[in-house]
Amino acid sequence: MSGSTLRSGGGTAWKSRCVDSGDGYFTLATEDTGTVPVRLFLTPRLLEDVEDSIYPQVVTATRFPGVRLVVITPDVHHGYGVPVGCAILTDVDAGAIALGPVGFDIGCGMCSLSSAVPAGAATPERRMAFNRAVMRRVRLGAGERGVSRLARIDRAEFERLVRGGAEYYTERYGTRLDRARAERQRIPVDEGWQLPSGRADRGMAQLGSLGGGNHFIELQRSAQSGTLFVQVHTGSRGFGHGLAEMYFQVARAERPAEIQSLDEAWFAADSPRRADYLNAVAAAGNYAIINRLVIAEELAAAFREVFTAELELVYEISHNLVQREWHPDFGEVHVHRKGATRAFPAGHPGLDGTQWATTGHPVLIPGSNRDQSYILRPRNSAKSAYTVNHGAGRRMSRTAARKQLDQRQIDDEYRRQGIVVNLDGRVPIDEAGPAYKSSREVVEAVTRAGLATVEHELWPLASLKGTR
DNA sequence: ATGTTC
Repeated sequence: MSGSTLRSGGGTAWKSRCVDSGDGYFTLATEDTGTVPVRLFLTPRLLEDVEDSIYPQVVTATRFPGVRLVVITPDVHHGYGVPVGCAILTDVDAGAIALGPVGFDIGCGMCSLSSAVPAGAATPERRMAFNRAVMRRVRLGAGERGVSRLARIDRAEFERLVRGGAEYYTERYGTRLDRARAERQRIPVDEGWQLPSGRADRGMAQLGSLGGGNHFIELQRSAQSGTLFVQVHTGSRGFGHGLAEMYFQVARAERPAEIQSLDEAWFAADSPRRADYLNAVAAAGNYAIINRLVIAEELAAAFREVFTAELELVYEISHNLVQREWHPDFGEVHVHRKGATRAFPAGHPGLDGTQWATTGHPVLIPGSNRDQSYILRPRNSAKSAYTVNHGAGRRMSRTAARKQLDQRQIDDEYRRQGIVVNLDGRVPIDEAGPAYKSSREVVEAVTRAGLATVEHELWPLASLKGTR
């Protein structure tokens, strides 16, 4: 990794090296990427629009030891070390486990719920009432704590939760939700791995809280069924962040000359700490899944209060994890997904014994809070390493959005469209629609490549986001 | 993403 200089880095020259495969993606092979195949699932227009600064990040993605394939998703944008919107496959025996390609928010992901309520029931008054009912039950914003009973558990119970995952949570707390619709029932954590002391406290207090940034809750209308859906985007809060920080320090201590920041950090196959980090990812992944289920339960209660009807779980899935999977070209590999969603089609061994074995599992793709979100079904997704995008992707940095977008104009636009934002109608400006790419254009890149088909287009009716 | 620059 160290001393890796880019012989053709900088500028737009790299784009002319991208070769259309004719199968929905470009391949990129340069002196910098070496022998590692790189596939970019972009339309020509998305390729033209993408920031040049992702090129050195794609190169970084190819340079961890034992990388077999790098996949770039159509929502790609500049990230921490490697792009947000990529999958990196590494050899399970000889390959690295990298930290940047998982990110700080380990286990971050989506949960979608559906109802049989016709969307006409969501009058402007009820959209606001839904936001109010949710805000009594779920705290929004960085640093906020949970208000559900799960936020008042003791240390021993917290440890049982992060080891036992959705399975333990459901057995112990008896949620009405069908936990079989979570991507992972329990990500195994080795008995011998100790939960680092001092890393649990924040996580304990924050269970059931949403967080800030691009995390959100949304009431939606399905264009296909005409009924109301609710969607949540959240992760492992301070718990996963604390573990990511801690294991970055561990990785840096092993290779101080090479590793200065989390985006450069990785564990070699022979590092005794590689397994420790994988256990931390498992614990934070379990936490994030439980957090989404706890919030989903609160959303169902809020929905019941406002619409006197039930919400059912559609699916729950992460887009920031490293997991061991089977891939036809490589066998068993570690798949790092950073802002990228797993997409197993019918027949994948990872779905054996689940209700998705003959259909593939649903894939949850949020758009901005002005644009449609999607529920997709994986089809011919082996060529993208069973990976699709995780959202629309940013097209403006937060700083650029704050500088270029007019608060009043944005708020007026949402109001005209009937999208109720928080309680005051003030759209967090760096999260506003224009700061994101078109979700339709990004999803078209996925469907044209044959990776998945569209099952639901979900249009925002009410949006909740932390303001700090 | 984040006790939002330990």
